[in-house]
Formats: sequence, C-alpha cells, structure tokens
Amino acid sequence: MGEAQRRLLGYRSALLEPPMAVPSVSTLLTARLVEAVRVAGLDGYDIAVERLAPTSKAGFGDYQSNHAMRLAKAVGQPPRVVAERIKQALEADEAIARVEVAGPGFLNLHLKDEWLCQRLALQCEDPAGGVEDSGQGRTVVIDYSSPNVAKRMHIGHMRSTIIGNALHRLYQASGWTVLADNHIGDWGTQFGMLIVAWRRWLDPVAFEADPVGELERLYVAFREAASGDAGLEDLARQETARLQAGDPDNQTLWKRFVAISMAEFQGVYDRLGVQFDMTLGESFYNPELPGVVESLLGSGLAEESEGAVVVRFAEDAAEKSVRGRTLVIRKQDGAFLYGTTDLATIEHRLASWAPARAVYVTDGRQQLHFQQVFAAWKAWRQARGLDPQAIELVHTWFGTLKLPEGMMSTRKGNVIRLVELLDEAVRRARAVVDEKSPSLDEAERASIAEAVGLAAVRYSDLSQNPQSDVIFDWDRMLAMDGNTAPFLLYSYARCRALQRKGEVQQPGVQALAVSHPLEAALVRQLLRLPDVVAAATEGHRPNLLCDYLFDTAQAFNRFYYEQKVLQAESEALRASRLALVEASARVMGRGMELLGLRPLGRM
RNA sequence: GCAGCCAUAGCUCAAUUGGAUAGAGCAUCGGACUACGAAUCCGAAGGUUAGAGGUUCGAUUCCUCUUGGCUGCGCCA
Repeated sequence: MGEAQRRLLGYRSALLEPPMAVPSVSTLLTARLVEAVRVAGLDGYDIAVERLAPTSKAGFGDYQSNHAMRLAKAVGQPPRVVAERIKQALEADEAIARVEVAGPGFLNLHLKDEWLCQRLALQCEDPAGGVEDSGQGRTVVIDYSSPNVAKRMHIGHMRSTIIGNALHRLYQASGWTVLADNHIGDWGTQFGMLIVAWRRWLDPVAFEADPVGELERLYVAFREAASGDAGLEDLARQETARLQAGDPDNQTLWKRFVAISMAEFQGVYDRLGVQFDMTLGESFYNPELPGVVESLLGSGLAEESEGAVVVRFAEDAAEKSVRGRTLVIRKQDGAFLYGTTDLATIEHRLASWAPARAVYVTDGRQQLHFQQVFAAWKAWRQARGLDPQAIELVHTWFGTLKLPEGMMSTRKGNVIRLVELLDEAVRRARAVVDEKSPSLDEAERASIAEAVGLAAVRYSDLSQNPQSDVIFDWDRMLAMDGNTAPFLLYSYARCRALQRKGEVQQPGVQALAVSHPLEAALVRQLLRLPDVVAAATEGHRPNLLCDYLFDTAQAFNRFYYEQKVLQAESEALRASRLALVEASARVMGRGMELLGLRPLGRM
C-alpha cells in the first residue's frame, strides 16, 4: 500500500470514528482533496497527500494545496492541467466558494464564511476545543525537570521544567495518556560528601532558616576543603559505600536530605502549576542495577575493561554518532553510573505501563549520552530476543541557558536561583499593574502580578525554538511589551471586560457571522488552533503555539479596534460580534492553558 | 580527530519541515484615545537568508565543500 493510500485511509477512518468529535478544517479539506483526486481519476499514484495548510498570503485565498505539482510528473501532464482537473472535482463542495489555479500549479481554495462560522462554533463547543485526539489509546512517559537533591533549583532547571510541562499539557490535549515522571537526582557520590560535611560543619541556625541553602553551602564547603585534603574524598567514598550498603544512620540522613529538597521543589512546582504523576528518582532503580550489568555481560554486549564494565559500540553501528564509542555502566570501584540507571528505567517503564513512547526533556549536552543509552538498550533487547522497537525513545533536547559570563556552576556559586527569578518577575509585573490598574484593590493586584510575572517568564522561554541556546538576560526574560505573555493576557482580559460591560449572561458562539474582512480573518485564525496544537505536540515545539497565540491576539485586537461590539449598528451584528469575542476568548484561553499560563478575567 | 547543533533586518527571534513577494517583536521615525481597556492599533524604514557549488517546476529549508561560533566525546549527572 502506498503512502497516499495509507494516509487516505487514515483520514477516512478519522472522519468516521467517533472519538474525534470535531475534525479540523485542514483535516476536512484534506479528505475532500483526496476524494477530488479520486474523482478526477488521478489516484493510484504513490504520492503522499500533503495536508492542506492555510495560504501564506491573504491574496491567495484561505487554504492551499500543492498536490498538483507533486502529481504532475507521475501523471505525465503539466502541473496546471493536473490542477485544473482537481479543481473541477473540488468546486462542488459546500465548504468551498471557489478554487483558483495559480502560479506553477497551486490550488487556492476560497472558503465560505458561513461554513467557517459553523466549523468555529463546533470547535468552540467541543470540550476538547477541537483539538484532535491523535494520541487516543497510547501512553507516553514524559521525563522532565529532574533536579538534584540537596541543591536549590536554579535557572538551569527552568527550561526542562517549563518546556517539559508544556509538552505534558500538549500531549494530554492530544488525547495521550500521559505519565509525567520527575527523575530526580537522589543518589550518587555527592551524598557521601554531604554526610561528611553535615557531621563536621552543619550550622543548625542556618539550616533552620534555609534547609536546602545550608545543604548547598555544605556541599560547596566540602569541595573547597577536599581540594586541599585528599583524605576527605576517601572519607566521602566510605560514607557513600555505607549509605549504599544500608547503614541506618546514613540512610536516615539521606532520607532527610531528600525530603527537605522535595519540599523546596514543591514550592516552585506549585507556583508554576507543575504536577507529576510520579517521582521515581535514581535511587528507585538502585536494586536493579547489578542485574542490568550482569545481563549485559551475559549477553556479550558488555565487557570488562580496565576494571570497569563498558558497552562498546561498533564502528559500523546504525547510529552514526555512537560509532566507536563506549558507555561505562560500572566503575572500577563497583559503583554504577547514570547510564546504568537509565537502562533500568526504560525496562521498568516498559514493564509497568507499556508506553508507546518515552520523552526525555533535557539539555542538548546530553545528546550523546541518550543516543548511547538508547542504542545500548535496543541491542540489549535484541540480544534477549525481545522487540527493540517496543517503545519509541525520544530525547527532545533544548539549548543551554548560559549566563553572560559563561556557564553556571553550583561549585563556583554563580547561579541565579529559580525562586529569585520568579520573585523578580512578579515584582516587575506588580509595578506595571500598579501603574495601569490603580483602581483594583491590593489583593487583586497582588494576584494579578503573580499570574502576569510567572506567565512572562514562562512565555519568554517557550516562545522561541527550544533548541537554540539562550543567554540569560533579565530584561529579555521579563519583558512585558510586544510578543509576550502579558500581551496575550491583556487581549483575553479585553474579551472578558466586553462581556462584563455588555452584561452577557451566558456567552455563546451560535450567532457567529462575518460582516467585515477583519472578522473573516479572525474566524480563519481561530480555526487554526487544532492544527497548531497537533504540530506543536508532534514536533515538541511549544513555540509554534506561542507564535499562533500572538498572531491570534493581534487579529483580535485589530478586530476590536475597528469594530464596535456593544454599540454595533444592529442587534444581529452585536450578537455575532459578541460570539466572535467569546470564540476568541475560548481559543486564546485554551491555548494559554496548554502553555501553563493562567488566563485572567481582569488585569 | 570524531560527532551533534548553529549562522536570517541594528538587536532578539519566526518562517506551517521543499512552496508564491522571507515575517514578527524590540529599538528608530511618523500617526490614532472628551475611551466597548492606549498593557492597544495604523504606517515608514530596515535583507545578496555567512560564502561557493549542486539537486528541481520551486531552496532559508535537502546534498557537498569553505569560513566562523557553540557543545559533547570511558569511569560526574
């Protein structure tokens, strides 16, 4: 079966099966294109039917197809002739006002306003907001945030937390069963150091005031002391070994460190609206690690080398970046590494939940590591006679966040704490709220500032391509003008303000109609939400949704500026424009929620 | 040395993954409020998409090379 037919069947079944209550405009039009190609007698060629997309320019109609140009060579006819044949078969459609063949063979579809308004009403009344549930029946594990115990979260943890959480929300919206796992760093040699430092240098008063801050200070103090005293390192190793052997005193201390740290993390998560389904840190997998190494040794994939156990990748390995490299899974001293843990983690996830996919949201510097782990795991599965494709492993990495002076380092102490960043954001938002909305009472202004400030931080991170590096800059991170979260929030609040002022009891979208080009543009823009969410989810790119929401807010503001809503020229116009306001609010509100921004009725 | 990522307006970034005349924000300049919220809107100016080849109807996007930058590469995570 060719790709075209596969896709064709996919679209057809998608239209017939009940779970997808409201197909998007592009889904409907693509299905109609497939049908038109068939009617025109042009099917049967093994050419993928590309999804119809909005045109790049308003003058080219509403949606365009480039299919004729792809088909031309296979058919052996000029693209414009092919386009004409498809056009004939397409024009009878109830949704389509007219079709134009343009340029080398573009099919430009002009759609009927009435039909689009009907689609928008259906989209808005759909509980899912018209977002197609393409993940229905599938489970995805999303591994994100993953801070280290005994350290306060700094801005280096921000991207994984914010991007990971946006992906979490996007996957849920697309119908996936999502299991969010916070794979915290709660195990390893640093605990021996901390235990030594705790017993020697703990400042109980400082600990009382800021527990995790004191743990951090102890860690730094240890590093400093150890640089002039090799004996300390040995001591730390002994304590780590004791901890791992189950020594009760060390276990108690370790558990305390973990609990204290989790409480601190939770404060940040609560503010950011981040929730995990589970927090299975490195320590959780500890009992499995000897078995992992034994199994890899037994299957011949791992070997001993210089006292350690390593997996070597062949020079002709399928994954180019892994060729000739080695992954150490047990150190000379018998300790395991995080690669070992990652292998055990995949096994555990597969055995427990059988997810179709696992997504790791980390810094791009870990690319090689994950490629090695994934390759090793697949080889290991194969060696055991198991399906190496049982789970789709995806490392969705993001660019490094750097300070202008260079890399951040806990050891050097040049970190900006996440809490500081959030507080500063709220402070700056508060100044703007006080200036713009002095009439609101103190409590409401505080609440608005919290939402606006946090939204600004979040949006500044989400609104660019995740994979580009970021140089940290206060003013940029906390900007409140232009393409920022406050602009989106403001646009949404305007909708709600109109409804308050108009005393609209139950805002609805049934009266939707178009009476002006700006309204036509807004309706079309609002209808794109489902496709954008799908693209942002599959591409792991929340910035696509940010771009879309910014465009949507601009389209709304243009409409708002130009058209009277409450004082419309007639009752019918007032009703249709109020419906358009409600539709805008629903689309913008839903989009913001998918990014983790809390829409405000007033600001 | 090997591998990965990147180079687009003065600055920060987009470009529906190969589509039509490369778009936004900020900054600059010029306009629009006795107000359905100006945290807004309209306009101007700003480009050889690092460079050179190639693939094809069509390239910012794919391939090769060059230049320049970031990152990673056996016992940290």
